[in-house]
Amino acid sequence: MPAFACARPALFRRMTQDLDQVFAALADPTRRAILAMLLEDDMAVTDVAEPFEMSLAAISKHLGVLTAAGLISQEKRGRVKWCKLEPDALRDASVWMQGFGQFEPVNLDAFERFLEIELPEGGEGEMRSGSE
Amino acid sequence: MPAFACARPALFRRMTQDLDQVFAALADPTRRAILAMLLEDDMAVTDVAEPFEMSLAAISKHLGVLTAAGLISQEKRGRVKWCKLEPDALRDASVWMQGFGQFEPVNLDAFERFLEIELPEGGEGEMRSGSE
DNA sequence: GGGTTATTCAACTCAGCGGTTAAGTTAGCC
DNA sequence: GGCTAACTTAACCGCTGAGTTGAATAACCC
Repeated sequence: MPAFACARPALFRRMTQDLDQVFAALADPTRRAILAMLLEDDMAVTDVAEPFEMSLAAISKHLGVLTAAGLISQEKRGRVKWCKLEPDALRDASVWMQGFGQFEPVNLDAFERFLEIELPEGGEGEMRSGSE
Repeated sequence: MPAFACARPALFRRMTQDLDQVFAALADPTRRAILAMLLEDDMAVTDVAEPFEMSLAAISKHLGVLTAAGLISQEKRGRVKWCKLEPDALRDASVWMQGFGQFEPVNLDAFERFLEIELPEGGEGEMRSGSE
């Protein structure tokens, strides 16, 4: 099976670059919150931006990063651009991580708790992405 | 179960900060390569640095980032500092990611192929961490 | 066409990261 | 004690990234 690896180094370079992008995208709490929001439903850019304290332009950039990483897709219908979660990109990263240990089967309770803090409406009032 | 979340916001803030650190640490290909090396065995700092093209000080910094993220631990014995993989930190991040989709069961073949490219000895000659 | 809504682009600031080299510290060895 | 080996720290540099504001584009509405 390593024949695949040896025969196509360019492909692997691309894959590691993809991992760079995916992990870098996930490293920002604002972007993780956006992903969590999109888990519930597709959203327009303005609606994504609404709960955050930062400018629309900033959110637009974040969405660009997420799109470049393949974590979401954006489709323009009329003047509204709809954002949609693309979990496939997470799969490669997940496979990479799973290789480091046989973690217990998906613990969705723990995930729910993450959403509790990272989803905008879960907090009190406005969303602040960074530390305080 | 959201009682846990509501009752202890500080804890959750800490958890999201941890996620920041873990994902940011994973976003660098040099650091991912180091983790892959440590998967095989514990190593001294100098030995970790050996296959890379960069200075020892740079590797030392990378190890600091990995330690801060909880992905490795470092124990000094004599004048040698041993680095050890700590897969626990990956678990939280993995749980978070798994929430976004029920990915197929751990595909270790795919992980092997990543190691094929990311492990230093897998390539030809010296290791280069960045893009070329 | 004119105004408004949705979104991006451009130019800028500021902080942090990844790398360097050089010097400092600590532990083993003769 | 003195040399060397194993790291870390400090000071610096260049780049990228997250945020801002203000202008530009594009589509809908009257």
